Amino acid sequence: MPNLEKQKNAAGKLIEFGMVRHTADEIAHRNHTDKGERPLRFQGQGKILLALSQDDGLSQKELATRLNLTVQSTAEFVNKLVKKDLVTKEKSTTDRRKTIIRLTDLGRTTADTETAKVPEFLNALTDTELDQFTSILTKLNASLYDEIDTADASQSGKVQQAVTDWLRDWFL
Amino acid sequence: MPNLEKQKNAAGKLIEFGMVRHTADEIAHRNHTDKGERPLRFQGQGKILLALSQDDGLSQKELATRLNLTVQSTAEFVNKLVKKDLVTKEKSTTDRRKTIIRLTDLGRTTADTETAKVPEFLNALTDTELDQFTSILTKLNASLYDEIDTADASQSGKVQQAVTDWLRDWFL
DNA sequence: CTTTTTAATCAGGTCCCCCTGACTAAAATT
DNA sequence: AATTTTAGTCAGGGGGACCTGATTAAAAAG
Repeated sequence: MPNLEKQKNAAGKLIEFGMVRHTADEIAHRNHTDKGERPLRFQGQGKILLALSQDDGLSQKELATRLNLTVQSTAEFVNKLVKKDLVTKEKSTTDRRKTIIRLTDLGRTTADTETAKVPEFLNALTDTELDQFTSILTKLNASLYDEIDTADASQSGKVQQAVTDWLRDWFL
Repeated sequence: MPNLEKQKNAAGKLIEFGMVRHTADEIAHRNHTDKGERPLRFQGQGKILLALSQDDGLSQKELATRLNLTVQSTAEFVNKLVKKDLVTKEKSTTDRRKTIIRLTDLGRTTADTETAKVPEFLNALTDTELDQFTSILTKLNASLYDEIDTADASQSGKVQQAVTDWLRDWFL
């Protein structure tokens, strides 16, 4: 049975980390007011970008299924991304009902820099701490995957598979 | 100079942590479909709640200034919170232009449980790991505070003060 | 060669975050 | 007393994440 006090401390720091990181992001975005430069996280348009950068050239339907979205929502997000020149739409030649979505160069770059960037604050850690941090996060992630599978056994492992796939490139 | 490989590993795990945590939250919310039960993070209405739980009885103007919002946005969020019975509005007796915003009991509870809950996934860590995690996060937070102060020297230390104040209760 | 299924689209809606502009009521100044 | 500043309000708008319902075009099946 882990020490409750220690858990509480860690939890507090984690919350703090979330808050401070959020405000840091906010300030960073306030400064270089690059017009369209938005966060794009793991929702909506961002989700689509992520999925494509892991598996380009999907149809809208496939995207929708994979991301647990309705086709209409998917269409909306895709259209918004097209307007921003991050993806392209083209009719499939083999099945002309389908619309194939592909990342543009800009889209790929965006998706990559969105995630595949070592945050500066990691410079504050020594090698030993980095190792500790990595191993701790590995444990936490495993625990979360468990939680997800327990809550939604229907697609057990699917989430983990998706995330792992997506992260694979990034580690090479 | 820290090992780049190790940094990259840690960064990857951190990103993964973010993603998995997000989907875990999503699923958790999907399950108990308690109607009004929304996330309420560090934006909009959530921000207001946080600010109040740290310093109750502020005027709308003070809230707006403190949170870097326009008074109109602030009014909007406050009104929404009033509808949810999380805060109350009352005219100040000393200056009848001012509207004082106060947390209701429900509001305080909500603000607290919003943050002050030890996430289950921390159970996956041993005492030693918890200590390591805490000390690493402390370092990361410090680094982020630095980043914020550098980028926005105007209000140097203000963010940290606010966050620290807010977290104080939670640690006792 | 008709049904039926499938991939998309349009229309319209809900709720969230956040802003500008115009206007009122109450203090503070002059 | 007249003016200006201050705290709020209303109206309206832009974007974002999602959804349901109705309809069309193309492929698959009967």
